Amino acid sequence: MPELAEVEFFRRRWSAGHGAKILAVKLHEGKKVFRGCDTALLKRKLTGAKLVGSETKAKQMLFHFSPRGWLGIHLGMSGETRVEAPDYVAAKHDHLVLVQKDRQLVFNDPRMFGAVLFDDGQDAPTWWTRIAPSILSTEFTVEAVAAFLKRRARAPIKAVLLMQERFPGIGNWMADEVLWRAAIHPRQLAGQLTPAQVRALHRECRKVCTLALDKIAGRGGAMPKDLNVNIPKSWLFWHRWRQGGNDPRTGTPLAHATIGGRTTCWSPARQKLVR
DNA sequence: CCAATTGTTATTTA
DNA sequence: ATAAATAACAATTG
Repeated sequence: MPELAEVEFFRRRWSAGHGAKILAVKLHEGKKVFRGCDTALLKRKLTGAKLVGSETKAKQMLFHFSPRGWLGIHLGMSGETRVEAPDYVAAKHDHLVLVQKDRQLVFNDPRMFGAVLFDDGQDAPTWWTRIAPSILSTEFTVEAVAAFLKRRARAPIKAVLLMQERFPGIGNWMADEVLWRAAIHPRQLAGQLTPAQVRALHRECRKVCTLALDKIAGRGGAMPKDLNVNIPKSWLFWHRWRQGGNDPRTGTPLAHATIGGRTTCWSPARQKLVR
């Protein structure tokens, strides 16, 4: 499920536990989500530590502990975080639980495409610092996008938008939302975009990220009750999932196909192949 | 039983 | 050798 703004939503859930000590750590040893993680070290260092802060980058979350400890969580396809009462009993797919006095912080992931990482160094670990700079940072320029599209010239633009090294945080539905807003056909080859299309793509990437963070994660305001309750009906988001949906702007039928290996939805009336 | 799933990575193909 | 396409991962739901 989780892309950029959803990841921020799930990070914010756990911020209920900021400033509180971890009394115990419960985890499902040997499960796939702990590949590449020293679970013994995680347990030893986090037990008795205090959760002091957290942040998100792309599709990843980082939780910082005092006196030491960096906990990284990637939600994969089906992961989520929850806050449960102190007497909650962990369920089947609750792979990591941080027990605090007044609550339990739960990481749940049925499909286990997600990942948990831990590092106890002084500085943030490289698996965190090497994540590409945000689409909303000053480093995400039209020139950088144009150069990247040139290097991926023979791939459909839909596939290119899913590449995290240049479009960190963009996932399947956000990619479709960006292309729909920019009026670009998902099958158009990256090297075939006109300069105007590249500018539109850059602009809509930033716009969709900004709007999604506001609507989904409630950035700068109150935390939404649920993930999608504030997403406007005018977005492609609400119309893309089922066959038979219509473009909310034109009322014309939407099309579906597998592009770049992923289910893709677009509006043929507005998104046409150029050249 | 069959097909689908908002992600990533290893492997295969071109 | 490089880049694009595909398979694989695991579990559940319709």
